[in-house]
Amino acid sequence: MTKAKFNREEVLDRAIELFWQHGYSASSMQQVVKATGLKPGSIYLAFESKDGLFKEALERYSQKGLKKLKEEIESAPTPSKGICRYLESMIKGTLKCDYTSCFLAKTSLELAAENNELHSFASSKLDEIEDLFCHYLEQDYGKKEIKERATSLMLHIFGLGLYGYQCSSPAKMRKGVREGLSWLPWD
Amino acid sequence: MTKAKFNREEVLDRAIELFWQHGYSASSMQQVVKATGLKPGSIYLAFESKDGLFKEALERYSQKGLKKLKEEIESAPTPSKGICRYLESMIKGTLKCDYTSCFLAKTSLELAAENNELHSFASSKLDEIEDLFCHYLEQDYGKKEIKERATSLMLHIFGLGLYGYQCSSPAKMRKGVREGLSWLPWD
DNA sequence: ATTTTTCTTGAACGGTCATTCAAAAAAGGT
DNA sequence: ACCTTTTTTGAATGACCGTTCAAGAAAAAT
Repeated sequence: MTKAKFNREEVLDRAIELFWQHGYSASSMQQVVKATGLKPGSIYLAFESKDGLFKEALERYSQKGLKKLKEEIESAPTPSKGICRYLESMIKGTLKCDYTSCFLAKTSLELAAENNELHSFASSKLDEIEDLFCHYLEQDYGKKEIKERATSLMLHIFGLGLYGYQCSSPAKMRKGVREGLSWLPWD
Repeated sequence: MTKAKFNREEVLDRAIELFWQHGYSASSMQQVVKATGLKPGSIYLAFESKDGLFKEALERYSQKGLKKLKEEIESAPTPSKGICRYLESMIKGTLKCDYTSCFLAKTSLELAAENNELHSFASSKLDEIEDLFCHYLEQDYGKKEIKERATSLMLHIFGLGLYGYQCSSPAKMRKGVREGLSWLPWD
């Protein structure tokens, strides 16, 4: 009674959840086995190693994340209003689960000293996000100011991820974010 | 030829370095043994457990950090100018070592899902820093605006810790920070 | 229907993890 | 000088780590 070939994306989503929550080092392959229902052999055949699985989880997370960001911005009246909405949903999101921050950012921080492929991969994906912000800001602001504003946006997003663990008051975070990003069209 | 009673503070400084660099999970007690030169038994007699050692390392780090912050601010012409200097030294510091961020912030993020004593300890110390900012800002700004500005400061400090791994250009970070904290008396 | 290939199984591998402990050495009290 | 307490030593503990693999089941090819 063997199971049919498993659903790769479902498995990756479980892995994302586990790795995001506990980080790379504190997540064991035995926890992966439990969380996915797969046996070790199957995992290793499909993903080669813990690093392989982790990298593919990062990949899927960043793809989904970038897609969501693009959709949110492009469905808004203007790019900058879309960014406001995106930030607002980040603030609201800190209440719901206990592993906010961005999976990419958390990984980048955890593995910074290791300086391996996983770290540089997470880093490069974060750079992509900043580039994307630059691209969208170009539509609403002058060319001279967008670079530092994109950097400022990234600082706030990183900060929010960390601060969200600290502070359980969305209202407080909202005020802090609007203080620093006062050039955005908040309503 | 046995060594005399070891220097507790020196040992803690080595532990801070190790834990800060690699995080809680990725630092093994065997690495602590190597880094400190002590034998397992001595460490366990003095600190009880890995958690005990980690907590005392956090404690020492936060004491030193708060002291440095206070000194920097109080030696400046005004508190807000002291904060500028502090931020500038953070920005410069990201170049020097590969484990910037704040040890407290990194720990808080890593152990957020565990929700144990170590996490809440790191969290409470971070809250202390925000309170300290409030206290100093009161001397330079109106009561109405200081709370969100202190929050904004924390967001930037957290953001800097993460962004420092990403970005190797202090000039870029400086611009981003000044964009978000434009109310500070930058020169 | 039979062979070949692909996937699943779960026990087992050597290594490293945090921690312990009896024995030896040093320090402190008298 | 002697005895008591404290500290150091380093090998050993069982548990868990990431990973492997021979055996068996399912799917695909013939």
